[in-house]
Amino acid sequence: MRARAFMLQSVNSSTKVPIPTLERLATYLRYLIDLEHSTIETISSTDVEKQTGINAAQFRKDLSYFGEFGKPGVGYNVEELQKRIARILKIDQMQPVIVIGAGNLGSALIGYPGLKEHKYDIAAVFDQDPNKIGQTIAGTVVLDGSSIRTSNAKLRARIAILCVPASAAQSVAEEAVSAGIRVILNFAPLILRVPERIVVRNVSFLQELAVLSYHLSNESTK
Amino acid sequence: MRARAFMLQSVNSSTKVPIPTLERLATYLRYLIDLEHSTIETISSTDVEKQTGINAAQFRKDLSYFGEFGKPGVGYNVEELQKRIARILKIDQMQPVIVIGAGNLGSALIGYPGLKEHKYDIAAVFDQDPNKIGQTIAGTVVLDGSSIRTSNAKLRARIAILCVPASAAQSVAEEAVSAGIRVILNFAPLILRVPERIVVRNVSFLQELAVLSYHLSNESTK
DNA sequence: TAATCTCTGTGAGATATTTCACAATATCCA
DNA sequence: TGGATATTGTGAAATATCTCACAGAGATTA
Repeated sequence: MRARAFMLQSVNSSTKVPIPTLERLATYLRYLIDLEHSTIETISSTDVEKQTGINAAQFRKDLSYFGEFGKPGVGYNVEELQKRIARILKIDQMQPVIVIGAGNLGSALIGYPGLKEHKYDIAAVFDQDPNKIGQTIAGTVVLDGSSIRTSNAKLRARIAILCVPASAAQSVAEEAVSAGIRVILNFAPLILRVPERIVVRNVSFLQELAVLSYHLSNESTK
Repeated sequence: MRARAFMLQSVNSSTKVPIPTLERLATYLRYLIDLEHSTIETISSTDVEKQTGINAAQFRKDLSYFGEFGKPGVGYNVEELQKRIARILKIDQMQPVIVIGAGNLGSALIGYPGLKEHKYDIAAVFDQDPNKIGQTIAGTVVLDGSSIRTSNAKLRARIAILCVPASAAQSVAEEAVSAGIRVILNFAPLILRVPERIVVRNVSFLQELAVLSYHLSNESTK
């Protein structure tokens, strides 16, 4: 083990971090946030495994992409670990996020308390529907969808959550990009065409259901 | 290429199908369903790549786990391919699904039209809240959460979508399992402890946001 | 101090997944 | 018919990810 050295937050970017590692980082963070309400100050990688189901070696390996976090023979300090993971994920301070589309899904997301716990701040919600504009959803006023650019000039959000129908998604995404959005969480079931520098992640319940549904087939003749 | 042989729907289960393959199957299926509204009868793996962003060889390999689907030099028949993928995913006929938790998220899912298009039928919605029980959400009446077992004796759903808060999720999951549920789509941010035969998939927006948020960090000092 | 125990960080090996590249098959057209 | 073109299905190579297993660091006890 290398001697603890003065180390910058993010490791040299030549070491590529696997996406699954980033996903698990969010899981660890959530676990650590839940732990804040307890008196536990130190945890081991085995504790993490017990609570999250993620292999202890995997946990240690995941952290190793970003430096050294624990003390051999002791474990990890809950508070420090939480802070450092939050910093890696850029959510050590409130991060503004805009939600586009105030339908069922958009509204559900806005009301999800986990977002605030993970320091994502719903800075604005946009919709085209004149009936929705001006209404308040979970404490956030719905703004005119055509004002994304002007609104975000002030808000400076770099993350957008796209909850519009597939038919509208592409043009809305372009609008968002021109408004300074850098990364998009897309719930619409289509591939967004965006400039290369923009990062998109797609969420699809249907994919998840398909995997489950497939597993049923193996036992359906029981 | 092997001679086209008489082949059963599902390949010998010793050949393990990768999870990512199953996820992509859902993507292909959605694309094919969208294509139904067009006059296109035949597609090639390159067409699929253009529309879904998934590598053509990947598409062919994915299908190869389940037999042979196309004609060399020609491509794939849209209708046939759609039917066969649907059969693989066990959604060639309406599949009953129960939703547990009629909060924002549960309601949003119930109203999502993609579910019906993929032949998932919301057979029932359950909630504990007396104010919600008896109400109708997107055409489905909310039933008493304590009646899952008796209700599902008739409905015979094997898929459950869990949209309850983390604190309630474990006990609700157990109830669902005892009601005959075999696979669970879990939106609560915790690891469900269920019998080994039960398949669970977790959906986490926070994980997705974390990945995006991380990518921001690399350009934040711009 | 020394022996024992716990637990980290990580190289190396094991698995899993993706991509390549090409033989084989089908169609078209001269 | 035969040559040109399109496109599949799939071993094999290339990547990516996960897990093992162990040296070494820190704590504890005598």
